[in-house]
Amino acid sequence: LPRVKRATLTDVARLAGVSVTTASYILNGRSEEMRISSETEAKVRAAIEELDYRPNRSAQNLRRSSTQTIGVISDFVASGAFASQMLTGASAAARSLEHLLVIGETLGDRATEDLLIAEMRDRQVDGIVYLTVAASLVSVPEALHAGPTVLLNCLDPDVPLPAVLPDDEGGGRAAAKHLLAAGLREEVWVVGDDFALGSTAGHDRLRGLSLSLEQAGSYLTGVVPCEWTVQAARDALHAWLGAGNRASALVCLNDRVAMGAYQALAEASLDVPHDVSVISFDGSDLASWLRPRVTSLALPFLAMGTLAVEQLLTPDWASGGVTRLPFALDVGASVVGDVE
Amino acid sequence: LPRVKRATLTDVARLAGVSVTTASYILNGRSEEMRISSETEAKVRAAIEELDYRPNRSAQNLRRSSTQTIGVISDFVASGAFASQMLTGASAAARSLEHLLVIGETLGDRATEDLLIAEMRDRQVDGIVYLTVAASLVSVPEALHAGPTVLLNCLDPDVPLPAVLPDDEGGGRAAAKHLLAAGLREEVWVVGDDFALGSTAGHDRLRGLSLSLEQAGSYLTGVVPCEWTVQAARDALHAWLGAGNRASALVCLNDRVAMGAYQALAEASLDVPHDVSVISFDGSDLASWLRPRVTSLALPFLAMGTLAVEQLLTPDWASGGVTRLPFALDVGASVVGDVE
DNA sequence: CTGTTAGCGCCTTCAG
DNA sequence: CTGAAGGCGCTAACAG
Repeated sequence: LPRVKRATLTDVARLAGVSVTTASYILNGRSEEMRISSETEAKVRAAIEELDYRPNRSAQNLRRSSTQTIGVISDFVASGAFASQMLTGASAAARSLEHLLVIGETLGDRATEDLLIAEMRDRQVDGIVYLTVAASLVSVPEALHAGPTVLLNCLDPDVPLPAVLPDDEGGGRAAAKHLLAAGLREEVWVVGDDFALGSTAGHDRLRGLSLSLEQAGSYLTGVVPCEWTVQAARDALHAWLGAGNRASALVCLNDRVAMGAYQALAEASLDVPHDVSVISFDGSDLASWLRPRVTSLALPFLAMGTLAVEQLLTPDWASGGVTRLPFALDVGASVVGDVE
Repeated sequence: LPRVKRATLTDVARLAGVSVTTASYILNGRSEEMRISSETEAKVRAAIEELDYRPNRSAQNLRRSSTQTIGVISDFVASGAFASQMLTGASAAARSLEHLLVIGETLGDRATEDLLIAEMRDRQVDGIVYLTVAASLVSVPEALHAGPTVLLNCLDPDVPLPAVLPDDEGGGRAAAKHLLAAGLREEVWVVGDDFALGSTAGHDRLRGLSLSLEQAGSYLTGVVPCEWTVQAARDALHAWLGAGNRASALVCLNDRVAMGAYQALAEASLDVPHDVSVISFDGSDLASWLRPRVTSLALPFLAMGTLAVEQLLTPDWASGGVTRLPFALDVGASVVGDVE
């Protein structure tokens, strides 16, 4: 690689006519503490400017045995915008804390996971964010138990590491609140499975929803079970409607389910929101593309990514506990009374 | 950070009863060349195992002034699955070439861009992939002109850096071919703008399409111009249909446009593919969620990410030129005769 | 306030 | 085959 030879601290010191120590102190903002004359400092700064000097990070790393770098171990980033949003949040936080992000995608493979973690440790990353989109209940690799680690979008029941997650139960409550405010109290159905493999999101959302409904003297009428996909939701709801069932409101456990629901409702010539109100979870682009726009509880992925990194870089990172961030209500036009 | 003290090469040498030189040679696979006895080698390997030794990357970096790391500068990763797919491809390639990925998201901001590049250079990344989702025509930052750099999904008309892009024109030809094979020769319309700001994708797809049609003795009837969004496409097509226009096939410049088209067609009670065939570009999940599934030309993002990294890590990376990767035809059920 | 100096851990010539 | 030794660039005692 045609790497231009760069100036070294010694060069700077020589040009400024001072010792490396002095130059180093100034560079590290310790001139005050070391009571260095402002003229000396000016000379050094001029030399730095002149030589376009930048400290050699590899040397600093070796010396300090720490890089200004944090690692992100992620299972899947390609699929969906979820991981990407967390990455964006993490990236922004890292940058504002003067760190860079090293990423490793494991595709859910344990061996790859271990390999990447070792590789990152070798490079002396200052900490690792363990990020998951496929499952919220995980078993964190041994190698991560000790080091600074923050779990992102997942939880290990057996290891007390700090974790940042969405507040699914609160999201469920928020959905209930929005429906109740619209006067929807009867025939409220959920579409989607109670819980997916290794995930608690559905369960928690459902609980928040039904508890809130009950507190308001109402109740959840039932669940149309299906996988959280467009196709499955459409088929399930199609069959359900075909059996003569009707609802006043459908709570879809994610936006793809909502899309499937829209398809089934359209086939049955049921109008949203006139005949049926629909509310959903995710707040993805998809929700805004459907007609009418789906009212959806947006996952706080960006903020989660940010918080995870901030937590990780805190001196007492280990004491973080579990943080659940609130969903944001993204009002569309799919619930009776919604004003977009 | 509670970093466990790790064994050093000196420790290994001592435990094995050899010199560090010997140990180093063995570690770097030069035992053959240095004619080291297999017993010695075995002893050293045992010691490495025993101490769970791993070389200190920071020290190696300092010594070799190169890290096994490549940087990715990206404008937007959060929005859409596009950047993520390229990242996944890049990540896999990097890993198989024993490298790690450092990412920096610029949000399109020039200052951030320069900052991140400097930061990466300081860390002595072995090269940088400059990745864009917002525009395919860019002006690459000065700092990247020299170093090993590969452009991903973009092109700088003024700088002869290697670049990896989708073959939009070929995609257009492929779309034409699929339509012609289905017997669709008349009233073929494009939906979407000819070209978006700083992007050549639309233009190239359009050209490939119309050239291929003409070669087959047919022709492109017209274009319904609109932004590449669901809403804009729906509105534009709604108006167009309202004016009494009809098409036998609609070529949508991306999947969101196809979704908008579906909405407008449904409102006009036009059936896909019975009344109108639809073919589109992207091959995103969205295409598979629509009913009927949209036949779409899938962008080769994964392969692009992979190739970019491979190119970057080639000794003669600079001689790469412009590589355009082919779209893959993802057959749905939206063109007459499609068998899913 | 400033200079001297000793490493951080690894690689690699140069004599054995 | 092996040992001693220098140095990558930077930091932080430790003397002045």
